[in-house]
Amino acid sequence: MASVSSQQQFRYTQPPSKVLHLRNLPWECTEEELIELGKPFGKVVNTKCNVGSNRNQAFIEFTDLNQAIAMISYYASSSEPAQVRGKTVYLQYSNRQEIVHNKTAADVAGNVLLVTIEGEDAHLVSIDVLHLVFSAFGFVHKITTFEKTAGFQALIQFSDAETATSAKDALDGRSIPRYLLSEQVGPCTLKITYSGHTDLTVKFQSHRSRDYTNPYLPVAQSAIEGGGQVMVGLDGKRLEAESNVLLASIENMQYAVTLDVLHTVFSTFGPIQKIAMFDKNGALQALIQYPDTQTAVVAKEALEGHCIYDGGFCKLHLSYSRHTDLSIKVNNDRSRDYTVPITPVVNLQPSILGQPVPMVGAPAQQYNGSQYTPVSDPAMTPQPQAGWGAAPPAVAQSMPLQMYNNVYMPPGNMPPQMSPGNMPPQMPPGMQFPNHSMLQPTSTLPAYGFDRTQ
DNA sequence: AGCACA
Repeated sequence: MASVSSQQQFRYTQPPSKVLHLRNLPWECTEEELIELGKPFGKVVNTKCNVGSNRNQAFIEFTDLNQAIAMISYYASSSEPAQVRGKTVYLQYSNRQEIVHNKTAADVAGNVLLVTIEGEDAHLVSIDVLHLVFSAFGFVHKITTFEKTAGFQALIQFSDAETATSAKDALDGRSIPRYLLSEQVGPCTLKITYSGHTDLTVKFQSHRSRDYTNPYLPVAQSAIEGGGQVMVGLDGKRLEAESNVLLASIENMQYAVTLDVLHTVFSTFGPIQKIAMFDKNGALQALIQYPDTQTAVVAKEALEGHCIYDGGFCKLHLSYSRHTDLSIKVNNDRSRDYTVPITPVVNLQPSILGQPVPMVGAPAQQYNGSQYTPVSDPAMTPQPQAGWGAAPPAVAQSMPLQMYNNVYMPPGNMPPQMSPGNMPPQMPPGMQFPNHSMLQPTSTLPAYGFDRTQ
């Protein structure tokens, strides 16, 4: 009968062994703490910690049996129980005679983490939320997600094992902060081990996989329109599929919006690779291509709904384009490829346009974030409003990165309680952000607030 | 709080 063998297994006295089984240990008890505990009784030659589904069990092995017996008998009659970090630890002889280290992929530190998301609604955790959470520790190269018997899992690829380890140490066993999840999603706890993988294969940007190193990767249809999983943003609202290319439509266009004006405005957030302008239903639209999605995301969030000129003129509406790389056939006053160092400029006569054309043929490399290209003769064209027009400043120079840092990269080895000093992102002077801006939650965003369940 | 690849 099963009850007999379990009786056997759990009977109070195990046959002596130089290996002791410890349980009820505090979370992530270290090897050092186990050695300390055994020291008074003998030499601990081997340990194995974080054992069991709750990772709160361990084994210690003494050089010889007498030392193990000494420890067991001491605590059997002691009024003070064995303790680690003030927590009572229960000891007994192990049913094995030696510790065997079964080093699996999960134990050997690597740059890819296997993350199991536990909870009723684990599958509702979006890849974007995972990206945000793990980006706190360093650049996340790729993420793949999948459903296994273990539940909803993700593989998160970092540059190196050190970064992966810092993320694992900080997040393992913690829950995704409530404010990153939409209301109806229950608690989601992360259980993290190393994966044996070193480089994930991501064929498409989709709702289940992302490659953040390759903005040119095609976007799977599933990522754009309800591919089963709704992508949920920080505010719990639906997210569009992000892209490195923004589609801008310009409303109330009282003043001419030129290629250069757009270049100036959008350059604030990072180098621009290409711009293409065209008319759609009588309104002006433009596609603006950044080298990466992150920059486009920052630009979109910062500029959406804002006007290029004071007085509500030339209001920008931004969305993500399905394009990842624009094909610019010719450089003219409506389209330009800034990545090609020298290209003939067709149909573009500065005298005709009535303004200097400073960025013509300028290679993208010239962008350094501080170069501001003034827009022309104030008599002819109204100046873009203060926020964008006035020589942006050191603030703007570092802004895109700065903002990025604030959103995704809290200080390196973050302690759970984090530095309270994270400031909200700095904006160029004069710029006002609407309430719905995703940038706003930034100050409270980074990984503090993770709760340890149990 | 109960024995180590889930």
